[in-house]
Amino acid sequence: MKSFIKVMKALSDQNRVKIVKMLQHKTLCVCELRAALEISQPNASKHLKILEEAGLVDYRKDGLWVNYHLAAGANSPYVANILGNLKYWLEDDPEIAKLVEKIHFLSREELCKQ
Amino acid sequence: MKSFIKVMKALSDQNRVKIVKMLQHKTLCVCELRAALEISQPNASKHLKILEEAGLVDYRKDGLWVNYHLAAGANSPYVANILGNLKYWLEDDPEIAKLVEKIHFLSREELCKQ
DNA sequence: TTAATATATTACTAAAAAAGAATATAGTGA
DNA sequence: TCACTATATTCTTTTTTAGTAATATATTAA
Repeated sequence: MKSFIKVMKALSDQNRVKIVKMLQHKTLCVCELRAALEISQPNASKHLKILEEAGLVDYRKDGLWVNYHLAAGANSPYVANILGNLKYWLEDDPEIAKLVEKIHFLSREELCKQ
Repeated sequence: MKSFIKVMKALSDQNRVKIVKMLQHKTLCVCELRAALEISQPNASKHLKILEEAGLVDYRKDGLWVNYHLAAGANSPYVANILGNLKYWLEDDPEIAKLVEKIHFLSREELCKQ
């Protein structure tokens, strides 16, 4: 039950749901997510950690950058199922639509000068 | 997004997940749920309200008793889907198995003398 | 109408989670 | 090695949520 609740908790926050929805479209680094959501860098890092610990996202390091992407959910039926459904869910949410629009114009080079 | 997060939040608590799993097997009144979970009556009522507001459960009054049952989820794709999956999820959780066992021996008449 | 009882609500306390500020870590290039 | 920078972590404050105690509501039966 613990791992199920971890997934539910991870998806109980607007910013984290938004992160998942953005990662459906594109692998993104912390500073891109931070910029899109207009939140602080530590805050973004913390949300990503919660998502990662729930098994919803994973990352790959590339030099200084850490690129986050959706997890496959291979070892959690909850994750696999819910990530699968989230491809269709919330597609018509205006806030999310706006964000998804936004990420296509983000340029890491411009954004990531803290 | 709000209604999605409401569902996630409602399922972010052990007692509420247990309630859902019990209601899969049987319609139950507040005092039966209270007794099975070994929590206070107001506490049980509050959890039920959160589940109800998320659209996960519904109730029917029968005299003094209020019988709770799983919702159909007709007006929420999240609810319909997750309740559907929860029929299979967490079936092998020992705590839940024990509770499900328990509810078949609960007798409302015995339990509901506060 | 009064007593009894199942449930709901309110007010309060305690615990958990989110956010911010400051600092640490780890790659990179000079 | 040293400065630079993207990210992570820690510490603290604020907000939210869970739990408890007391009380209110509503239904039934006498």
